[in-house]
Amino acid sequence: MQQGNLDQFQSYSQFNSLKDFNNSMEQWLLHIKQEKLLTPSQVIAVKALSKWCAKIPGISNARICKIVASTWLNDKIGISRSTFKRAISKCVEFGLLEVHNLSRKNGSQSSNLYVFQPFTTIYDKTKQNEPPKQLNQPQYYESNTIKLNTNKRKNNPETDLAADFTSDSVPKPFKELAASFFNSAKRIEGLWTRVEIAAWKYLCDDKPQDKLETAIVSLQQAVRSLKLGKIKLSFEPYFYGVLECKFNELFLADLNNLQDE
DNA sequence: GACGCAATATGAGCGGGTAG
DNA sequence: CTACCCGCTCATATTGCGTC
Repeated sequence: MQQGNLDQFQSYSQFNSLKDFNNSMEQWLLHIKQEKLLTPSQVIAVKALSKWCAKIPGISNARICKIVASTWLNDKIGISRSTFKRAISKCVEFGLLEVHNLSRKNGSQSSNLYVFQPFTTIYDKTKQNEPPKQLNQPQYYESNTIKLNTNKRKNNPETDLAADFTSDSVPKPFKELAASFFNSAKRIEGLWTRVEIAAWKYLCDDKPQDKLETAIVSLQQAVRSLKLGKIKLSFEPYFYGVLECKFNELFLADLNNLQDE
């Protein structure tokens, strides 16, 4: 494949829109965090690369040095080229990315073309009947009927514990509130993981009290929307959207406070 | 808690190639 | 010649784990 204008790679995009791509990335990051697929530095690499995919969703042919340099400018936590390359290799292994080597007109190697894959692709490839964490698979709710306590895996109770068995890593106030709506330890832990990702994204990870309060308010708001029938697809992405909004407000407020000082 | 060891992650630097 | 791209290797730093 030859180097050229980015527009010529439009057909490689697996996403309909930037929003679609961003949603997929959130789910990939969640999956990566849960399965510990990448180190913190490697996550920075993936996030840095994803920022170079704005023109065509999920497609980037940015040069490695530019991407690496951006991690020092924007995130203040820079990574090296070697780390970036190792991160990309891992991502190719578990299916997040496809990499195509681009060549110049004379055949010599040029930069790479990075093609992000939708989150569900990995499960299609492994032909699993029931993916363990198919997060962006729409979970349709019957209109105005909240089936929050439905146990879909009655045949395997050992893998689907009740809310009482939620891990201690989930703060008690959040666990108790979530348990009144979701009788599933796995689901509550999944919700809290989303809180951690959103908090991390908006630099609120080191403020446990703010994180907890924001999580509780967001959960209340999302459940309210669910009961009012505003959520047509799945609850988790909606909850994450509320979290992002709340943490963003908090982040902007902190920013204003810093400017005032 | 302190220590030692092994595994893993990381960054720097090298060489091969082309463009200007 | 300089600047830039890539892949690759290797020394060092960090992390995890077992033992005392």
